[in-house]
Amino acid sequence: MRSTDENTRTAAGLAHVLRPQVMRLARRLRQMQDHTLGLNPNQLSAMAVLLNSGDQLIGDLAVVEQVRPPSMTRIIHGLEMRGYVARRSDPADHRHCLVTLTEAGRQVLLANRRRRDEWLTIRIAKLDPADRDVLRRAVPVLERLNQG
Amino acid sequence: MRSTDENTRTAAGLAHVLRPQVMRLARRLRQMQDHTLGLNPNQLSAMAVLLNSGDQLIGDLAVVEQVRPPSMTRIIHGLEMRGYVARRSDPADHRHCLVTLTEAGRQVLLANRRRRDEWLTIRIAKLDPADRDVLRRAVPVLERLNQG
DNA sequence: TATTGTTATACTCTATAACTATA
DNA sequence: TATAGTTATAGAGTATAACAATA
Repeated sequence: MRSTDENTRTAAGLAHVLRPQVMRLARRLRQMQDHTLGLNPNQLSAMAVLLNSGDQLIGDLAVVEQVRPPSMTRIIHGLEMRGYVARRSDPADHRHCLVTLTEAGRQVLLANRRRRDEWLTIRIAKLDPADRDVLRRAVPVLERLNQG
Repeated sequence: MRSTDENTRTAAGLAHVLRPQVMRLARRLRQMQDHTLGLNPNQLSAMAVLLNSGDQLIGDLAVVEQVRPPSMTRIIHGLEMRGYVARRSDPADHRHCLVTLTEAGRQVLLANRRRRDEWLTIRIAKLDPADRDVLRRAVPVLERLNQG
């Protein structure tokens, strides 16, 4: 049996054909987020955490982003220089360094998301209505897949 | 309107909710491919091109992988040291350097894919049959989305 | 004494420019 | 003279180890 004829009745067969399509779409979406401004992927990703989950400690950001604390110090320093984040010492514990997304940072991030959404919107608009309906129902399934 | 209440009847609304789910799933699939052996993402990606499209010139690999020729020289050199690719001069034009995936390289790549498929298989198996059916029908739609 | 974050230093990976060889 | 690939060198970016500040 050729891989393109994979039996998608089984979870394994479905995984095998779903994975490359998801990876490929994600790769193309990722390609356009980078190089937008002088921001690298890690900086954009750290900003996304701040937007989604609110203010964070340097150490917590490092854990979430899977980098070491010194690297996160550098990432945040670059964002601070551009005015996209602000830092303040935690009044309750001055060892902690709280990082906040500024309004300018929020705007940059939202503009970036809009750009990627627009690219995907154009492609989705070219699909048949039936195909769009399939994607529409796939969203909550992917959500459950990501949570599980 | 809150973003979670996005109107998915429109292509834009659908793009907005589909994108983060695709990105998130891809990120988790990517996380496990790296650090598998001593291979970095670019090396694995170059090997995948060789597996999918057959022997390639250094220059063509550089174009496809969007790196500069000197970088591809390095990437291929690392793979050659491990015995995962072989190089030979093109008999018709000795300036060209043809790169071939070895059997060992092919095995490493297939094992890597299996590993990622297994991770996804476990998650898919936990879904309801109805959810799996939605995903099954989403695969060809994603395929069309990637082609368009 | 333990913890948070920073600085110092080394390593990895990439790109540009200069070079070798082939055509 | 032009082209494919390599070597030399510099520039980002990360990690480990050592350090400063705070608890």
